[in-house]
Amino acid sequence: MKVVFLGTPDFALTALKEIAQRHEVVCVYTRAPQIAGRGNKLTKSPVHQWAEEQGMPVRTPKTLRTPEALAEYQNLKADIAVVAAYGLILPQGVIEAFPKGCINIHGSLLPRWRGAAPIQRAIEAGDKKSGITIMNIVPALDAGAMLLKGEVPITSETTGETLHDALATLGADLIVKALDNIDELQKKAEIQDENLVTYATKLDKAESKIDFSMPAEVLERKIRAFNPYPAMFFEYEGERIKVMKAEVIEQKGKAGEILEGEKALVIACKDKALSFTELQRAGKKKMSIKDILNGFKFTKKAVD
RNA sequence: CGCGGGGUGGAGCAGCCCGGUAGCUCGUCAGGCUCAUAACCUGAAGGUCGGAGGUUCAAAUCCUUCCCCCGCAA
Repeated sequence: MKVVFLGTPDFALTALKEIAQRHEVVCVYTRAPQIAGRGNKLTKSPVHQWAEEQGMPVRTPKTLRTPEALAEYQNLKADIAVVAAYGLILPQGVIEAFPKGCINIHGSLLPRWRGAAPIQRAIEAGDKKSGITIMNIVPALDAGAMLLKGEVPITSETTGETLHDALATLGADLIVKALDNIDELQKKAEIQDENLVTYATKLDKAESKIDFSMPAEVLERKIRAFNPYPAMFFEYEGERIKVMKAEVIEQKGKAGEILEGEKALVIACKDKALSFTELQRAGKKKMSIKDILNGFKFTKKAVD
């Protein structure tokens, strides 16, 4: 089939690579290069970079709402469009441009977790499973009929990173299956049950500062969910320390109090306490608590 | 030229401002002790101090330049 692919980050790239092996990708749409990173350099998206290396045509319109952009799009004469974390709202004209429609790879088991950060929110909420839903794009946010689903378990070891990677792989797998059986799947597309809808609001930096007055279990889930990005952190002596991994332990103290800072790092939360096992100090790499404590002790009584 | 931290035996750090025979915590190896421990004792191996120039009697330490890693902001 002739496929138009619209996507931006690594999550989308994993799918694009798989699709490109079996179908003709006639054009790739991705977010325009952004000023990003240290040095504020203009940076192309992962999808952009790879597609260009493969010699695929790449387009980076700032919007698809202009008549010119829309016309260019519709002139592609593809069979179907695949969207994966593209980052732009698609107008009706784009959704309906091709005969076999416009389908999306979403990182949750819809209708649970519609929205921007389904992967992290599922872990944060303590869900026991997550997954991928392949669905039709409709104007309303992630509300289209569902074509295909796949599940991935969430364990006590699952982090934002591991789940992201697992879902990216599963998404690539399912989108290929969906393309293979698109006509059949469309016939039995399943409408989402509006009663079960939840929304995964986008990640906000403000929520990544650890509030030790919250229960330890909640914080532990947030830490896993936000690892590696945006990463939960606390401040010690004015220094920002990211927390990549922690364990809940049965110790009590005043919220934010450092119960142990030399042989381990244990900080009291609302009820129990967190024992931190992997941290990243500002300017340093991620390190196990053991490595950090070899050259640095937490001698203060509390975090800032 | 967005702001900033850092590259020192296998790991994490100190030393650098005020040049002068490389230190701490841990790991490793050998031996000892113990019912046992994130335990202890004894000994050992292991470093061109990121690279290249320069200043100096002497550079991890001062100067120039290059490479690499990371935090913030976007």
